[in-house]
Amino acid sequence: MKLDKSVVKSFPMFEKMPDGDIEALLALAVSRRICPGDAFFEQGGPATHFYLLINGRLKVTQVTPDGQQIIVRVVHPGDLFGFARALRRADYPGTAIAAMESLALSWPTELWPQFINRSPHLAVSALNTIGQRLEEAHTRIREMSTQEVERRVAHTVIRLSKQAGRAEGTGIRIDFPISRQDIAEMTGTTLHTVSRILSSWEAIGLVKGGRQKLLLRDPAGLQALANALE
Amino acid sequence: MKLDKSVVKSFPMFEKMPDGDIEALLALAVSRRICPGDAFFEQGGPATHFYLLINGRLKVTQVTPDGQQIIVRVVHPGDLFGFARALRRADYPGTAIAAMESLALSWPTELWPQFINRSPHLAVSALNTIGQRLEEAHTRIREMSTQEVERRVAHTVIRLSKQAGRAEGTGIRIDFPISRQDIAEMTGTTLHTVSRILSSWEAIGLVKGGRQKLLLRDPAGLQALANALE
DNA sequence: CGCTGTATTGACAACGTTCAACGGTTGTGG
DNA sequence: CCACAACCGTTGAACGTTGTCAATACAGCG
Repeated sequence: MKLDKSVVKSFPMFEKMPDGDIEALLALAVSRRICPGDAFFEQGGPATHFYLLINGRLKVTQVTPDGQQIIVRVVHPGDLFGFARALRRADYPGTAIAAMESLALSWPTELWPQFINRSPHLAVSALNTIGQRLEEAHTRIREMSTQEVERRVAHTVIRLSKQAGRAEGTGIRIDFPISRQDIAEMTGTTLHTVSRILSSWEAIGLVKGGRQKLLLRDPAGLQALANALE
Repeated sequence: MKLDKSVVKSFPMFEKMPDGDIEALLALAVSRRICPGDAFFEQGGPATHFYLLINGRLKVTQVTPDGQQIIVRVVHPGDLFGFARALRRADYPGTAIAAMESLALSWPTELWPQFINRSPHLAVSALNTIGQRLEEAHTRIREMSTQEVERRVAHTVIRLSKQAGRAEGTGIRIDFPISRQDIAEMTGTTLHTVSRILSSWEAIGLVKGGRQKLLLRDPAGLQALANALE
């Protein structure tokens, strides 16, 4: 667990927490490692634990009654996940699937009150986190209501590059495996349309594609495309 | 203020609060009455106050940089509004416009901590409220991603009937003025399409329209339409 | 009584989905 | 090590839902 402590302390949410408190929290945590394609929890399952992602990358998905799937959000290292329901109901609203090998700490849901009482700052952080997610959801609703698919894809890709980008040459590499299908499920379209759009971007040098890979060669150009007012 | 006390106490969020605490809160509140079309606050304005709607009905809107508008949500009596940002930033994320004459209580943002400390139950309620909104937002994203316009409109209308419905004969009347444009902005489509859909529903006896009015003649039929699995 | 905002409706275009076929890559098991 | 299956991606063509453009009608209000 010693390794974890310094990692956890590097996350913004915990950086102002005294070492002693962090150790106390870690003492109660169970770490869990997951292979790509496996899930930390499944939609509709009992919400027994909440988690903190240490490393890796997760996709949180929901399926509709008729079997269609959407990606609700992507979880990055340092994010809490599976806790929205700690506040309300007994089951998970979505499924958390690992996009790559991932490691997370988990706590039983019953410890949530203790978790936020441990530090006022942490309580505020948790509130801010959920407020931020609400804002992100509204942004997505706004985009889906008003923008055509190509701009939505541009926004989504840029957002990913900011959250999970790694500099590579003059461009930015999306630093985890992501398929056209995934992007489609994030933007509310089909993998066919995404494929066509990325192909056309590649033709004019904006991006460089690949199997489950994406490199932004011209972030500024993409940004211009995303902001284009008509 | 005596009138307000019993009204406030009738809201679920306050029903378990001791009378003394409610009086203390009300003593700090300023009531504000607004005419249809006016706003309690505007998008981007400094978040100086948070509010509790006593009666009336509000539409919270956001406008995109290029001038398009969407309705983020509808505020009903008993709802807190304008407080999401009390937790995060200094400006309002949207504009709260009165759909009809409305009365709200307001408190300065600085009083928010005192407000939730007044009662643990209230703090939990506030958290649940914001969690619920996040869930609603995800529902909307899921619908916009996977469903065609007609089913989205059906879902939206049914939701409105549950939140703001009044029995009228065998049907349910939407109990505040709502235009086709409003419904369009809630579902991510155009008023033209909404008008066409409502006209076709009226032709088969599902609803009865009118200027800024809507009556559900056959809620069960609409529900069936909304649930239709292809 | 005219003005403004709301609603209806038709014609048309288009964006994006659906259907279909194919090519390439990865990983697995013989 | 190779063959094969499974998955991911690409592309073409046709269709359809829905947005856009446009004209008209109607209600409320000053």
